[in-house]
Amino acid sequence: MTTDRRAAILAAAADLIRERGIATVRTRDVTARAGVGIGLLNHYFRWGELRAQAAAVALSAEIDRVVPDAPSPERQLDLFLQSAFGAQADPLWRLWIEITDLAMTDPDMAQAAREAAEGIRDALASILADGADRQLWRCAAPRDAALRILAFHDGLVGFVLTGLPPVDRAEAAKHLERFVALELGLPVS
Amino acid sequence: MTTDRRAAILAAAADLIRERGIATVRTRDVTARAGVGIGLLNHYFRWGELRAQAAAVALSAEIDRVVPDAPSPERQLDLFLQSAFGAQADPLWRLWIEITDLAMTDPDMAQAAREAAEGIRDALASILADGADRQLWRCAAPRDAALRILAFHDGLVGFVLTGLPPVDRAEAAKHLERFVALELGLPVS
DNA sequence: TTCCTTGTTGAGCATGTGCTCAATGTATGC
DNA sequence: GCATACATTGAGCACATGCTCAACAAGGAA
Repeated sequence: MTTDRRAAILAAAADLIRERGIATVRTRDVTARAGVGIGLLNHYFRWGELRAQAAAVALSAEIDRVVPDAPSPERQLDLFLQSAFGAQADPLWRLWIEITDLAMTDPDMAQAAREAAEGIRDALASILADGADRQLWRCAAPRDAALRILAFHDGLVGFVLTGLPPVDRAEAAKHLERFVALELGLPVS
Repeated sequence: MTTDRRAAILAAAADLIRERGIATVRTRDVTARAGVGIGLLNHYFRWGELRAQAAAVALSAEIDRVVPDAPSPERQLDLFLQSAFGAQADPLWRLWIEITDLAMTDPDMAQAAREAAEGIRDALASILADGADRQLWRCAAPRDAALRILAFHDGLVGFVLTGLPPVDRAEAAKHLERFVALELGLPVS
């Protein structure tokens, strides 16, 4: 019983964050969703810690939803490029922007974000290394290349989501494809 | 007299935002700094509007401080690349991140940010076009190139400032230099 | 049954913050 | 000097929100 309600609170917080982002979710919203009293949330958590944990859960769920596993590195890279600027990926990147922003002042959030950031970078680096091994492309320093690709993507995604400056999704996708092609020594269209 | 106090309030808000960022500045902080009563701020402004205007003023001041004018496009590009990841530019980019983040939900901030974003892009595009005219480098589509360079820079700056993932400033600067060299058909070091 | 432990509740507290509005000050025209 | 209009003040309001704590419930041991 004891872990039931605790887990329910964490799950409710993660659900709400996926639906509405982090900023607008209150403790009362979470307890209402979880069907428990206000006091129980504060019995099991401090709000800052719960929020950070729930954001990590929500982010992980969004990543799973947007970037499903694929058999080959080629296919994985394709999936990444295709989903990079699709509207269905917006919640993921909005959440990521919110998390990194909060991480600048919130140590709990910073901790939760650090693992996710390393995970994403490692995942892409591993795809790049894998493809290089199989001679699908060239990539001497996969971790550096992954960092550059993610930086370029993050910058463009910020532009697309904020409209500062306004950038078309298709245009952004083409910029990224070209960037990746140059990184990997693939023919540029 | 009337515009004196109004301007003093706006200036005080901009100063505080430059010192402490947007999120922690309160109406009471601003009136205390400006040496006026709380009521006067609300007489002249709504807080949301004042905050957006003050953020725009602060951003403009930061840009002037970090990226001074230079005579030639070569020199201007050099200055941009040198200051791109220097610690002295941190307040500028922190402010920019905060502004774009708020712009996602705050229409006033979005308006203020739009002009700044266009201005920055135009400024860089103009440098790129200028240099291409003088045969210093090649750049067929200056506005597109400026967008890509700024996107890559924004992404890297986010990594450097948040540490998600952790990136060395010098490393980031090298990544950007190399990218710009590729964009402009300059020899890569 | 009685008692104790553990889980649970939610009214209320403490704090923070944008904004109001009646009161007061100050300048200007007559 | 007087009156009118405008500038200015700040105590206090209205609301939001994380968290406390006295009270209650439920299950098991004696």
